[in-house]
This record gives sequence, structure tokens and C-alpha cells, in this order.
Amino acid sequence: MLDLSRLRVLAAVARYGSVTAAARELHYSQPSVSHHIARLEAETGAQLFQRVGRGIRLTEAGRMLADRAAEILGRMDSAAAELDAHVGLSAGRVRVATYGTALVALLPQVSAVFATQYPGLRLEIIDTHPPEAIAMLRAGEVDAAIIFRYDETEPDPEGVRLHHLRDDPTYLLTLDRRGGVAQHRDERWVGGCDRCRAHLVEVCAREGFEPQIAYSTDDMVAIQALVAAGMGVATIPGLALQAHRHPDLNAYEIPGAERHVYVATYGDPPDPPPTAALLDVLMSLP
Amino acid sequence: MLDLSRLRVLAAVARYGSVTAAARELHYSQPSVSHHIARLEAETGAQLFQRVGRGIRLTEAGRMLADRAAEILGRMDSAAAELDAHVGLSAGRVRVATYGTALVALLPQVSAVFATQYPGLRLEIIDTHPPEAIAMLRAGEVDAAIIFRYDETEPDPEGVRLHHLRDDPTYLLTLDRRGGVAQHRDERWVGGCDRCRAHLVEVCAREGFEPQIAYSTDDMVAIQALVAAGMGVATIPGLALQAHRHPDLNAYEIPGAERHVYVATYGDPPDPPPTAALLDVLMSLP
DNA sequence: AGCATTCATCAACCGTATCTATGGATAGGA
DNA sequence: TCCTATCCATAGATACGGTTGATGAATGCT
Repeated sequence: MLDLSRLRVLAAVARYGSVTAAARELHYSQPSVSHHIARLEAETGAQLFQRVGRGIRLTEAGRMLADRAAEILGRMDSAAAELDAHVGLSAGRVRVATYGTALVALLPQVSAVFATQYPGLRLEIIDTHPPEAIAMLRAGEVDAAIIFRYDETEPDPEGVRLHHLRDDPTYLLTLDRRGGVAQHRDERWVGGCDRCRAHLVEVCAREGFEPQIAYSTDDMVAIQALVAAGMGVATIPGLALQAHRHPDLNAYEIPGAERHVYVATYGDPPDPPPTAALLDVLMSLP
Repeated sequence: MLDLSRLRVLAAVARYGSVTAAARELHYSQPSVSHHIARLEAETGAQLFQRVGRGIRLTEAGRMLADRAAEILGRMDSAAAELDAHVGLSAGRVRVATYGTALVALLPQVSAVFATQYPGLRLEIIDTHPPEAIAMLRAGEVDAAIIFRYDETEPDPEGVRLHHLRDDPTYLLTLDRRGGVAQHRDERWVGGCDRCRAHLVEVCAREGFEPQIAYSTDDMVAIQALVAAGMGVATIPGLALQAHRHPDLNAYEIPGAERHVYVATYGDPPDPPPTAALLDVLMSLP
């Protein structure tokens, strides 16, 4: 196959019409350039130049190949430039899968930091529950996943690395001023997603009762509206409260019911620069 | 700048998703491929792959560069194929400048041979008198020039090589049956181009008279029509008669008045293949 | 637990590009 | 006409880089 440095030499000789001038331009010695074009002709079996007196002139085939060479070299240059942009994080994208609460509470700030600090680095966000987020991370559909778990002693998911982001306390939401979970054992409860509901049942079991779950929704606004309407009480993560807070409601932190929030990445360290940048920004959030 | 063999390795690893598989495909050893991608990453400063367990996965930057690499390699391939076509004379073009008589008498046959023997090789023809044809040859505007001269002892034009093609006798065209030039000394003459007219004067001078040139034209049909109309006599090259012959006219070969016909090419041997092919065909014409 | 696979590292060999020095040829000037 | 400067090709020496084979570490499967 054709050799790139030969093509570069050919293009230079074609542009300057002289072996010596091309050598000067390329910072080569003249014999080196002469040798290159001789080898190129031998390798391709084509006559690229015709020697005329003490000069040379391109043949039709030589002109054609020189044009192609210039084009290829141009593409090479632009590919190198594009790669440099990726290295400097002024190009590329990061795809992150995250659950709804973190999406509204954290990602807007991340996006704002990216816009000023890494313009050109696209942030793509996918709203998914943790199990699916991990699956997407393994499948390479996202570069990072923001997940949570209640029990930090449970084993880490296989094949991914977890970076602890923060602990998110769970709050009891009520209309009245009674702050204990057990005090609401006979009321109706509003549940969240599957895992949140399971955790709610567990917390209540610790207090010795089974909650009567009247309605389940992931929507933090809906949950608060239902409680405010007197439908019952609910638990809600602190991050959700940070994003939206109904004025009529009281919130009491439930001890020992923190959500442990992590960013998961795939593969061995080091993480690719865009992913590392996302991690940095997430870690530095207040 | 980026190295092509590295890019080829990168493209292969990207396509197969494995260093070992890429090595098999490229007929490289596995460490060689591993080394190549390590060097490519070091040279570009970009993280192209992420090691995950016993495998590897492309990063965003790696995917981008691999795509560009595949594109560049494709262009390289097509350039090589195009070049091969030129070598095999199934592509390219030959540009030839020729004077009118040779154009109508020789070039159609050349064109016919090219069409069957070198399909894809374009033949471009320019109608020019010999001095201009030589100038165009020197300027690189044509690859060959078909010229003639009467005096073969005159020095060859500078900077070009002449290949003798044939000797084209000059004929005396008359309405009657008198075949000698001197026998028409008092008639009126029809002249051709500048150089032909000068030659006519010279031939007549050898016979001891100066011809009375009543009309001059290059058009072989017009010359014959004028003579047939009784306007006078004329000289005409054999090749012209070969292309067009007025039935009423008699033609007598003038001894020692041959046109020497040559193909001129530029630069040192060997000629580029398309030019050599044209020469071959011209030489083999009857 | 054992085996096969995968990728990274190391040392040795080989190929090839590059340089300097030299030669042959040509174009321009005295 | 000769001389000189310029240009391209060739030859030999050096050094850089690529390829290979052997080896090691880590992982996933049976």
C-alpha cells in the first residue's frame, strides 16, 4: 500500500515543481526527497515524473496521485485537529444516565458549569432508574450513571466503578407537626418508585408497622401535592426537596435512612477525559 | 503528524473490538498491535481506548479517530486503484497537437485503435501548425505533437525529441496530363499554409522560375476544387490526397519534395505510458 | 481450582530512512 | 567556447523505529 510520508513528499514536489525546493520546504535533504520519489515510483510501478534536462515534470499519473495525496493529507490534518480538540475537551460529548431526582437537582448545575468551562463538550442526559442505568453503562450506551442505594453494605455492581457523591437524607413529609415515622403508622402513605417503596416498607418495619400505601408516584411535585391535599404522609429525598418545596408541608429528616448517591463509570482507570470532567464537576457541587 | 500504519492498526482494532483479532487480520503479532496503539495514544496525547478487564473499548475520541482513519484508508485505496488504472492504461489521457492534414488522415485511425485497445484512455486532439505545436509541447499543454518539415537537415527543435513517422511525398495537382513542375511555370498556382507556400517557391526556384500564386488556402477540399475549376495548378501532400481526392484531377509526385513527418515528445526517455502508447499506435499505422 | 484467553512489557534483530559526500548533466554567463 | 552554478541521482554510514518471540499479570469460563 501507499506510504504516507512518500505521498507528502510527492505533494510537496508537485507543489513546488522541484525536488530541491520541496526538500527545503520539508526540511529534508535533497537526496532524501529524490530517493522518496524514486521509491514511490518503484513501489507503484507508475511513472510519476518525467526527467527533463536538470528539472522534472509531473506526468498525468503523477498529477493525479499528487492531487489525491494533497486531499488525503488535508483530511489527515483535520483529523489531527479534531483529535486535539477532544484532548483539550473543546469537543466531544459525555452521556450520563441518571434518576429523576438527581436530574432536576444536580444536572442543571452541571450543565451550567460545562457551558462556561468546557464549551463544545456536549452533555447528554438520559432519565433512567439505577438498575437500567447500570445496564446502559455496561452496554456502552452511556459514559457514566448517577445511581443511589439505601444499603451501602450491599455489594457493588459488577464491572463498574462507584464514586461516592453524597449522602441524601430522606425526609418525612407531613401536613402537621408530628416528626416521627411511628406517629403516622395508621395514616395513608404515598409511595415512590419500586425501590423507594421497598425502602419505605423496611423503615416502617423497623418501627414495627406496615405502611398502608394508597398511591405511588415518582413525581416529586405530585407527591407533595397529594400530601398537602391531606391524602396522607410521604417520604421524599432531600435532593427532591431542594428542587421543589411545597410551602404548607413540614419535613423531618428520618435518621438512618440516607440514600447513598454514586457516580458509576465503566472500565479501568483512568476514565476518558470527558467522563473525568463530568466526575470532577459532580464532585465539586455544593 | 499521524502515522498511516498506526491509523490502519487503529481502524482494525476498532472494527474487531480486540487487539488479538486485529493482529490476526493484519498479519501482525499481537504485541505489535498493542505497541502500535500505545504509541498512537502517546503521540497524540489522547486516550483512544479504555482497558476494561481483559478487553478494550473505544473512547469517544478513539471512535472519532477510527472513523476518520477508515475514511482516509478508503481514499488511499481508491487512489491506488486509480493509479493502477493509469499504469494499465485503462485510464488517463493523451493530448496531441497536430496539423490539419495529419489530423484528418491519421488521427481517426489512431482514435479507432485506442477505442478498442485502450478503452478509458482519452485522446485529445488540437489542430495547430507545427511551430505552435512545438511551443505547446514545451509548455506542457500537450503530450505529443505531430509536425512536418521539408528540410530534414535543419536542426531539430530544442528540448523535444523527434520520432520519424513517415515521409509524405508532395504531388502536383493538374487538370491536364502534364506532370512536370516546370511545364506549369506560366500558370497560376494555389498555395497552402505559410511554410508550404515557402516550400513551393523553393521547388519552383529549383526549376528556374517564380510561381504566380493566385490564392492560398489550407483546405485540401478547396484547393482541389479550385484546380478542378481551372483556376490553376497546386501542390498537395500525399496524406491530403489520401483523405480526399477530386476525381477530375491528375496527381504527379514531385521528386525530392517530401514532407518529413515526425512525432515530437517532451522530456527524457522513457515517455509516460500514455504517450508511449500513442507513439506505438502512430508508428504501426500503414 | 485449573485452564485458556487477552493485553502489556522486555530484549534482540532487522529493515529502512536519513544524512554527507560525490558524480553526471544541463542552463546561463563571460 | 569554456566556466560555473544549479539540479537531480547514486553510494555508503549511521541511527531510529518496527517486528518478533518470550514472558508476565489479570480476567473469565469450565
